[in-house]
Amino acid sequence: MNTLLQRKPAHQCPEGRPLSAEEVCAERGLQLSEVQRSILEYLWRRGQPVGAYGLMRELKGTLTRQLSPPTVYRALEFLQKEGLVARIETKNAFVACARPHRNRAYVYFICDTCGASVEIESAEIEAQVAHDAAFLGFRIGRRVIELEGTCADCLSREAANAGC
Amino acid sequence: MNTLLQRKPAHQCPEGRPLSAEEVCAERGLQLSEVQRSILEYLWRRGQPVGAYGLMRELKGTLTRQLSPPTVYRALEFLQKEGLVARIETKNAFVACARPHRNRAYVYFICDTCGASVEIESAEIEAQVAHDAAFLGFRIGRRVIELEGTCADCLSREAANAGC
DNA sequence: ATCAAAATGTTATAACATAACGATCCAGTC
DNA sequence: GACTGGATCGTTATGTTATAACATTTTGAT
Ligand SMILES: [Zn+2]
Ligand SMILES: [Zn+2]
Ligand SMILES: [Zn+2]
Ligand SMILES: [Zn+2]
Repeated sequence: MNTLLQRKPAHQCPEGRPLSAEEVCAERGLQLSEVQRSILEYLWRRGQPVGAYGLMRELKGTLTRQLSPPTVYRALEFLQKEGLVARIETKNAFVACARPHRNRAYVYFICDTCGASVEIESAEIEAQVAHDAAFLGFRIGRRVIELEGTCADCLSREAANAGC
Repeated sequence: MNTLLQRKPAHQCPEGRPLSAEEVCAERGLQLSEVQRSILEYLWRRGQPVGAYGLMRELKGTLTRQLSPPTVYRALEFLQKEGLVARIETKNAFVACARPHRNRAYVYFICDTCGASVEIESAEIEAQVAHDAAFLGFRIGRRVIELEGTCADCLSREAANAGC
């Protein structure tokens, strides 16, 4: 059996209850700005990768601020540093992390059909990557592991349609 | 011990001898155009990820053609389809594959310091990824596995400088 | 109140990528 | 040789993502 620490969509905590920004701040002695908080909460609600310009469009109305590109990227940079948001390289987009974390081998499964994204932490993959790196004498910094494909929901929907 | 099918920089074959475009074409019944061939050969010589606009700049002089962005991206698309070139998502760049291939779990180690890139094929990582995907009921399409860090050469250079 | 650090505003631009449509090249066939 | 279909390329324009540079405002501590 595998070490899947996170088996739910990335915007939910393990018990299935969405975290609030306030809870996270309390836990970590963190004070989010309005922009940072609204981006984080939007990504939690959304549950799938969203581009920086998509965030701008979505949040433009709901915010007193103007939300120019530099502002969005700065807030995202902060949230990434705190381990609250991850960048999905294959989509040039950003997703809320399943839980605050840092510098581990998180693996993202991203559905080509519905866009959903699931974050897992796989000790086995991490160990194997470390092993291969050691063989090469390579010191690993950031790990990007993204698997594109079709999620279970979309697969069963596919199967249902094919059966008709 | 690990299954590292490729232990040399990505622009060399395992025996350390760079392939020529002609050899690849002969092997695969493939006819490369001038643009396709010159891009592939440049990436072989270079041995590290290069962006599309970098390719344009580098090849502008050496070519009778104009080499506009669409032309470069079309050639890169072709080379990727043939498994001769891989896109490095973390760099928005392209690198010659260690060998022609398709749809396997290739892993890229990319040095933040010198930009060098090494492609390996790790059966263990592939198996583990497949295992985790099966657990989620996820059907995998493209796999993107990119590890950023410091290569062995740059590490020893670092150590040498620190020793002074 | 004063100050320093953090966050944001603003303008402009860099860097990456594709849409759309016409022209050309080239291998195989008549 | 002329024809033809498919691949490649030219060209123009535009879309998308990301950052540089510098001014200003907000925030929280002293
Ligand atoms: Zn298991
Ligand atoms: Zn799906
Ligand atoms: Zn070889
Ligand atoms: Zn290096």
